[in-house]
Amino acid sequence: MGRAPCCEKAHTNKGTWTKEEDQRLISYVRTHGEGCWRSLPKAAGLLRCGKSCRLRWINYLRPDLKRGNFTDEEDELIIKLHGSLGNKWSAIATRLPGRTDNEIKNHWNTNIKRKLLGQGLDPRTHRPVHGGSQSSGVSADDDSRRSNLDLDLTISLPSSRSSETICFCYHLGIRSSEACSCRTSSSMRFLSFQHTSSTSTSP
DNA sequence: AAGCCCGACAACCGCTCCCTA
DNA sequence: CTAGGGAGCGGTTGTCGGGCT
Repeated sequence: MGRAPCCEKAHTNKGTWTKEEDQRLISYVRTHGEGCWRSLPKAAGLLRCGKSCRLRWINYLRPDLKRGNFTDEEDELIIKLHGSLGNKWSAIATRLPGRTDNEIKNHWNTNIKRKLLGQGLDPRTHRPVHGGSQSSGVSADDDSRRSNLDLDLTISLPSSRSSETICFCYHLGIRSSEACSCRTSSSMRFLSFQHTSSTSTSP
């Protein structure tokens, strides 16, 4: 038993937005503000799904959007943020004013990924693609797991001051998440979170 | 000129999160 | 405490335009 669909698909348009639809959406949001996306299409006279309206507004129609190519500085920042946040596109987007998560995601998949691969770096782990495992005789699976472990170790606890802990969840902006075990923290649990976090991004 | 290929980007889909009753 | 629903997120697909053969 699934949940009810977000909109009545039989009576909604799909595909590329027309200028008229854009205008309707813009003028509605200008007068009523963002929010209540589910009821917006009907109120604005649009034959669109609420989710589609929200996406169109956020990714394309918002007045504060910065259109155009990404600068090298932005690329650098995205790579840096992706290194610490992973595929949290919305979190990355909050650090790049005028850019949307969708835009950044597309840019990552089409440009930056290739750029990193060209530099011999794994876009997922930001580590060299050939880590020298060929001669070790271990399986690719083992190597992949070990590479995740390596990644965890790079952000592990400070070696000193046993009673103090640095909460990465706080730094990553997910402190309220259940994944953050600081409330019950022992160092083992903390590390456990890091491990599952990194392995869950594996394909 | 026509057809094909590929990159870029817009949009959709399904899932999760989070708030509220 | 729990269930339901809206909003948000990330992965994936679709479409379009430009370059190449």
